[in-house]
Amino acid sequence: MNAPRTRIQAENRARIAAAALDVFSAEGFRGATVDAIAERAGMSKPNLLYYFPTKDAIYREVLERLLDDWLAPLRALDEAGDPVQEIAAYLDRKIEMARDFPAESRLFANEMLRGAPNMIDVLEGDLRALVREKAKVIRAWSAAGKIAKVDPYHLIFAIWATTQHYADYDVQVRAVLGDDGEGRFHDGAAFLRRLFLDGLRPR
Amino acid sequence: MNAPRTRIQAENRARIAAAALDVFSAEGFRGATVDAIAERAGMSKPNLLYYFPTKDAIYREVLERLLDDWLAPLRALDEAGDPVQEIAAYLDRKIEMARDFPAESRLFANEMLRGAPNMIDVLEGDLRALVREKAKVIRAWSAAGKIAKVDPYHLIFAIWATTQHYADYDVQVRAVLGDDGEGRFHDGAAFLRRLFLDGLRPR
Amino acid sequence: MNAPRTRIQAENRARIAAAALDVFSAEGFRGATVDAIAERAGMSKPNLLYYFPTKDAIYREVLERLLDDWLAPLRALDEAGDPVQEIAAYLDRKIEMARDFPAESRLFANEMLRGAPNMIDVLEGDLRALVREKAKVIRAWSAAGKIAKVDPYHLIFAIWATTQHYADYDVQVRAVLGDDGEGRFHDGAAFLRRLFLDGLRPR
Amino acid sequence: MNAPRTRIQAENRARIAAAALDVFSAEGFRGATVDAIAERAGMSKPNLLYYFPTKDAIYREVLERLLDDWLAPLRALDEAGDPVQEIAAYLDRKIEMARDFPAESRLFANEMLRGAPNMIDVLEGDLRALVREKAKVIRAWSAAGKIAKVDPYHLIFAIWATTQHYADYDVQVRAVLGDDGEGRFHDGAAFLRRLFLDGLRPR
DNA sequence: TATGAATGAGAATTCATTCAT
DNA sequence: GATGAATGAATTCTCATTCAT
Repeated sequence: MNAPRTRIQAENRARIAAAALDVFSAEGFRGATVDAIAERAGMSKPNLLYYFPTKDAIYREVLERLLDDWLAPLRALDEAGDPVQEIAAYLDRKIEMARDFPAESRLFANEMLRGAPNMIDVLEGDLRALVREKAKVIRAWSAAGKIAKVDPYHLIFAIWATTQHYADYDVQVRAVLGDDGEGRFHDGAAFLRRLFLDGLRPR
Repeated sequence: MNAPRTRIQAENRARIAAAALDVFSAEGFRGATVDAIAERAGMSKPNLLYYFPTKDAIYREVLERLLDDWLAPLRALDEAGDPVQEIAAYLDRKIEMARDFPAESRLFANEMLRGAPNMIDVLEGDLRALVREKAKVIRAWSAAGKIAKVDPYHLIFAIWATTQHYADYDVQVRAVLGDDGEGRFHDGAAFLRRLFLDGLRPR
Repeated sequence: MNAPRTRIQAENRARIAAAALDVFSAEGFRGATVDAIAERAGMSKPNLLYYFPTKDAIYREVLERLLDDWLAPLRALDEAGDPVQEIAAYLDRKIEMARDFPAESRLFANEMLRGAPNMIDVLEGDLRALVREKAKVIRAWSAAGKIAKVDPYHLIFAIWATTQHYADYDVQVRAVLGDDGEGRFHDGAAFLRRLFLDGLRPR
Repeated sequence: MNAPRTRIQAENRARIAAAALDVFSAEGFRGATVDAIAERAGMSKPNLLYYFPTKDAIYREVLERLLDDWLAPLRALDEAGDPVQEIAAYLDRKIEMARDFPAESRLFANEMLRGAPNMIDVLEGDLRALVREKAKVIRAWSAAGKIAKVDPYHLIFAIWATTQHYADYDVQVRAVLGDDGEGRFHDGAAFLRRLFLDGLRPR
């Protein structure tokens, strides 16, 4: 059933994946129950297991669906663009994702915290290759004097960390700020642009 | 038994808390089993439950023990110090914690991802108050022209995010860099100092 | 549907019964799954259940188809023949069945081990009558001095037991002999002829 | 827990094994449920699983306990004894076991029918070696003219088959004979002694 | 006839917690 | 304090059977 044959199959698999994303990201892998996923997907548990043979298979499907969208912002970093603009745009896109797709971010964080048992191959494969490629771009920008000479790997980590924080630590952010509607994303984005471009030292 | 009467009680409670920290941070709350904690603590399950009545109680104890150390670096931010030095030092202390106490960081991250069911009071109470106090300090530094005029809350979030990333996303960091001994902490610290103080735009 | 109306029905019922025989005899009634039978029969599970309403019905059909062939060798025991020849021939036919239709033998054995819930009527009816009839034949042979005076019932049991052993305990026979191609059936037949006719005591 | 430490453990493991023997031999491995075993053992299912981690482990324990007793009659076949007496005695012991321990025999038969997934090693190891040793004894008896020259392996198979038949096919034996109290074991033993020693051909 | 989809009733484990000593 | 023994409440997964087309 890896390749859904019918429309109903495709739809139900998508419904299950969406439900599972919510449940897994909120409860972690072990905390999530097939029951909870089935209920949220609006189907019976055996029917859900008709589409995916095990809880683990559901989890892997969710990760797989996640991956492309997850890496899209980094892929979009364009060597030909203006470096400062590009980095600002990358920050913006990542903040938007934290705001619009927090479950995805939290699921990913959960997987990382557990040591990435289901993603280690991707991390050491595609992700590593992609980061290496983009690091080269950043290094070229540095060499051309378009941006400061900084370690491109740790720059990418910092962008990931600061933006995903607004999804992963949302509860803390809201507690510290006092609930503020959605202003935190806008303010965070503005701050990050400022931080990454100019730093704190007065010029 | 909240106030341990004997030395042996205090010791055993500490041993349990240490074991529980490891297990909870690696597996999440639901993924952790009392059995696993007991084994790691080197005692029988019923004996462990003699010291803490429930799994939940163990978890709360671990969080409680965590808290003081966890907030110490921010508490140490000294209004009287040189702002640039203070921020650099804060970054350094947090990176050191990520290196030396990654389990603590991951446990905290797990709790945040779940929506902080056991810490929400602290977040909205002590933590919020502490951040507000330090935000005032930062704002004063800005006003005095010692550092740029930035949103102090989001600055603190950025420091937390970037430093804790080296603990919480350790597996990803190592996968992307290729295993590198412990160099990543040193390089990360250097990068972050640079980023936070000067930003990327060439001067 | 007990009397299949069309050729396709008859064919499919036969295909199902053949597949079910294999599966039931290898796994036992409870160990067999409708899924496994359907797969081996090359049809979908609902389609299979269109031909037989329940798993139980399939099982009973298999037993029924089995029965005639199963009793044929005993039926063939001919009062008019030479007693020694007849018994030797019966042994041979049964050994041939063990070699050529081991699944049938094992299915039957399985049913006996469970207490024959689906065959008890046949056992106490047709089988008992048939055995009684043949016992009379044997007794007549004994009375005529053509064979020794032995209990005819237990003689029949012994013939069944020794011959079916080569099907039911095939794995043990092969393990003890070391795999030997098909020689075991030939050697077994020769031995049994010798045993039943002359016994072990030297003459 | 492979080596029971306490008396209670030893007792409960024995109780479970006894209950499991009954259930497995009546229902087969798949047909047996842990629930049924637990109930028959007079304990709760989780408690049973405290002593044996899985259904499979219970099954293997039962087989292991079975084995020694199961092979004892063959082991007792004494080269130094009178061959005819020895074989007669072996038949008697095996018939007694069929009468007194039918569950053991049926469990063994079930395992054989499934292809001996859990005993194949024993069959090809200890059992094969034991049979080879006893085959040598029998061959020596033949060579000395004490018994007829027959294939000793198939002789042993025949002894197993005929005697175990009274346990494994008990339901059929009783159906054919009409229920007869326990006479069938006595009559069967007498018949088998006669058959194996003298055969059917009149002298 | 045939099959994709759906489900209720199990069945094997797991696990936090309690009991008894 | 400490531990072997026991258990109720899940939780994952299986499977015979039914539904809808």
